[in-house]
Amino acid sequence: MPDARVPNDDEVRWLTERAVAEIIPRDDFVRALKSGKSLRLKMGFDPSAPDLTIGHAVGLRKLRQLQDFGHRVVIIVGDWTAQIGDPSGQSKTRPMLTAEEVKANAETYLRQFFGIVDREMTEVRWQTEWFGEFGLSDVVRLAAQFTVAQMLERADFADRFASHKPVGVHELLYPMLQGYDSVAVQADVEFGGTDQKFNLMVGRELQHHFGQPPQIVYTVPLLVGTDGEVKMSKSLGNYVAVEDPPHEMYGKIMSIPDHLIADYFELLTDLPDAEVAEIRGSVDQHTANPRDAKMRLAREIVTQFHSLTAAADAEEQFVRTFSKRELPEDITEYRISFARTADKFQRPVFDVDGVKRVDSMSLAKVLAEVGLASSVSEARRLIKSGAVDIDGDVHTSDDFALIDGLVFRVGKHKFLKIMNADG
RNA sequence: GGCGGGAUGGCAGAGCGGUCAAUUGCACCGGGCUGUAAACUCGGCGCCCUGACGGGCUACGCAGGUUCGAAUCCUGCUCCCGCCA
Repeated sequence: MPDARVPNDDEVRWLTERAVAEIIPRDDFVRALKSGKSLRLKMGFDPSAPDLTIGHAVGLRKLRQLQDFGHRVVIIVGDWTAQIGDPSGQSKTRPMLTAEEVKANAETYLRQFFGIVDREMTEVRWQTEWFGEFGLSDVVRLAAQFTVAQMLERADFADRFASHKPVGVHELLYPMLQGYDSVAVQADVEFGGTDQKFNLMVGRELQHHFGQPPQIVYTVPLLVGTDGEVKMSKSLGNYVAVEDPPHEMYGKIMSIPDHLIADYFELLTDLPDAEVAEIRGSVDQHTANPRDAKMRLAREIVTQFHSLTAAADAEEQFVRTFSKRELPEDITEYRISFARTADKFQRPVFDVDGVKRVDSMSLAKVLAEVGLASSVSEARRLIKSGAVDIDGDVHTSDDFALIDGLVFRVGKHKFLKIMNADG
């Protein structure tokens, strides 16, 4: 068993308090850190929703910090539990994934995962390794370790049960399977968000049953999404993906409500506790413009997931586009064949001083065509409400001329430069 | 196995024979004000045709039926929930 570096008191505090919700039992964890033994840090994921958000990053950053001390991460690909779907979400039935989809999803996940976690210090394991061998008797024996009452201790099950929403019997299996993973990989510590506490505790219980020392449960706070209301999640659309491009990441951070600023600093950056407290105070007491703290936060986060230059660039674009209301520097170009489009709408293409143009076009149809509106009806509404801007002028009629190099702006965020794809 | 209740737009939840593309709230989109914050305010929120007025199509679990006309009534089916066994 390789050794780990023993943290000093400050480091222990950092590892056990900053961005940590709960460590059960805490004393055991501190003792383990001080033992100098390299710990096996388990974390699992379902290969069903491959976009990692900065919400996931809270826990991953913790894993990374511990790796830097010489501890090893064991990441488990939940190819079996994915078939059940973690019941902690809504009771949506998940589509069964094919083996190929699972593999592709897992790869996508791991690529993002290793953007934060050190690959060299990580062991990747698939549930198939042990559940592939499982027979019905194994399942029965596993299930026999628990009672229905125990399972109903889980808040989610209890709530659904109480409010007469269906709870599938197979869903009760989810925590047990996840718990068994801990037995299979002999985990010393398991990581998860606070919503995982129940599942992680099940692992403890099972390990005990199988004669292993029970794992330490390490939970991190759930990051609230950009809406400031609920847990960040992809399905709710209130997320920032770790792979979001710099300017998008920057913009999304700028859109979070003020009361989240300090939390984000605390959970997603290494800014010292004292400074985080200072920011929290200044926001609460309105002693400084929260916008500035937020810009700093956005810069920090983009730097972390991209680079310092990307962050500076994103900030510049942000100020230009939103504070000054100018056009951003890099506008996505949309190449469209003028000849074909003109033909489709039965209009002639003119050539004025070498610039192609098609007159008397329906703006709504073109907006729908290039994807700036989801339908022609939607485009009509946008035009009528003054949301469409062409080359800097609000355009409220449907009639317009399609000209090579036009820049559309729809609402505040959507920009598109039209380029003629012919020739 | 028996009895009862229910399935409506992203969610919640009205509607119970025409005036329903469907009240309302939330969410969402756009305008204004801003710090792409909050609050506020105004407008929108199935698809298609139309400059507009207006028109057409598709929708209220699924399949049939009654009716001039159905989200609303009837029959069968599927699924969910509760109580009892």
